[in-house]
Amino acid sequence: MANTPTGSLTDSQQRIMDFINRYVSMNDVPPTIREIQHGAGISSTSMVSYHLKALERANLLNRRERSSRGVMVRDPERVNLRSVLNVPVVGRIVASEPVPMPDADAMRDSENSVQVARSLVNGDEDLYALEVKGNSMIDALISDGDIVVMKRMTEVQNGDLAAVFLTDRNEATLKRVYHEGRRLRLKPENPTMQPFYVDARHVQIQGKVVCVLRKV
Amino acid sequence: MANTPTGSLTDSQQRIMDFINRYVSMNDVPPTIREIQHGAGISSTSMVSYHLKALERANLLNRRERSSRGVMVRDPERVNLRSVLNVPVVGRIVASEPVPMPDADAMRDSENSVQVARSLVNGDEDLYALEVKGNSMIDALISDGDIVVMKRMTEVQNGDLAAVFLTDRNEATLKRVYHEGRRLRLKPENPTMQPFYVDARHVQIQGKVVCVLRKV
DNA sequence: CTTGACGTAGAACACCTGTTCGCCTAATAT
DNA sequence: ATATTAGGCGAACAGGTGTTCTACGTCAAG
Repeated sequence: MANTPTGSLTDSQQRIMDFINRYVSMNDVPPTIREIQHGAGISSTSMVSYHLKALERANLLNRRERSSRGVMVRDPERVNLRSVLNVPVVGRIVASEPVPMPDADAMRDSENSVQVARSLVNGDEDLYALEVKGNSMIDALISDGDIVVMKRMTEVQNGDLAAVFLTDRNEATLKRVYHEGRRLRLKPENPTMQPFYVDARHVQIQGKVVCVLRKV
Repeated sequence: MANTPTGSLTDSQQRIMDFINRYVSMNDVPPTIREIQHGAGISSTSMVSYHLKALERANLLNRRERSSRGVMVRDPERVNLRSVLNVPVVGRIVASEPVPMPDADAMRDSENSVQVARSLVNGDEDLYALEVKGNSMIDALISDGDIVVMKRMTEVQNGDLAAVFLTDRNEATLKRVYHEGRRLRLKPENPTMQPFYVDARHVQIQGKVVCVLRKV
């Protein structure tokens, strides 16, 4: 066998990884299959494809299928360095409807997204955004056109500002949530308004508000 | 002519640049010609090629000829830096005081600044930010702790949301401003509240609100 | 009007590119 | 000994991809 395992990588796989890293650092774009073939000294494109699949299984690479230059080294540090997050706007908040949740399609849609400075959303990753329509969120100090950046979660801690859907009223709102036994206290952001109480069974937590953006 | 020059870029060229930047920030690789075509709403690949040549001449792009995904924004570092603006937080809004204006010292101070995605503040450059203390801005739908990003200016257009200082009351607030003869109509952002009128001589416009950020 | 520079549009071309298929070799397991 | 698995190879295919060519339209200057 011609393999010299490094970790669990064969010799060819190691050469491919090295070449991709070298290529990316020189060219800022990933190489094509045939560039890998020649650069890493692989005999055929099918062999490159073969090794790439193995490296993908080993979680060392990400690939965009059927896309040129679709191989990317998995480099979480680099992603972390990125200063701007693209947050998909997956829908709208309307008081009489549940808050939309992100799905795969919406995530892929590059048209509707807001860019948020990473420093605004400390480390949170899986975010989505909602556009507020109308003035039904006025007691959350949120007006028509505002963008609410949310983190998907079904449970929140005391004092979190969350999107809650009140099943008995068929209404979604943004409130600060406090657990009080079997009830929840929902407190409007507007301090001039009074909190009210609901049975925990009639409430669905749909996400936590991470930040609010208002373009003027 | 369908062009609306922005700087020295035509409308199409601007859309292409925006799309490429968006695409790169989301996908880590540059788009193909046809992805640009559809993403930027260009009618044909030849048109994309045509515009790309122009953008290359304008030194905004680098291209690898005859190579897939061979278009790269010039000086990625700079573009990367520019995707986030550092806006200095120069002070606080307190209803009983004039809104602070940025000075050289404050601008140098890198400690107190917020990062704002450039796409949030379309092109504006000389911005400063204020932190809202207390709930005096409740009628502007702004609560304690919010960050208001401002653009310094002394005159605003009808409907702009501006920081105004009422000299006769010795009070600063954020209101939408409408010129009505010698008076100004000041309209709270909260639609449930009534506008009121002041003599233009008793008002100092201190800046225009560009966006509002609320970390939760 | 003519001309020339610019912008637009569609199609075609030639090459690039990821993928797959069939066949091979060698080592290991049954 | 046979089957199985992993690694390897070349060729071909289908669609992606950058490029170029032709034709058309607009507008301002000569």
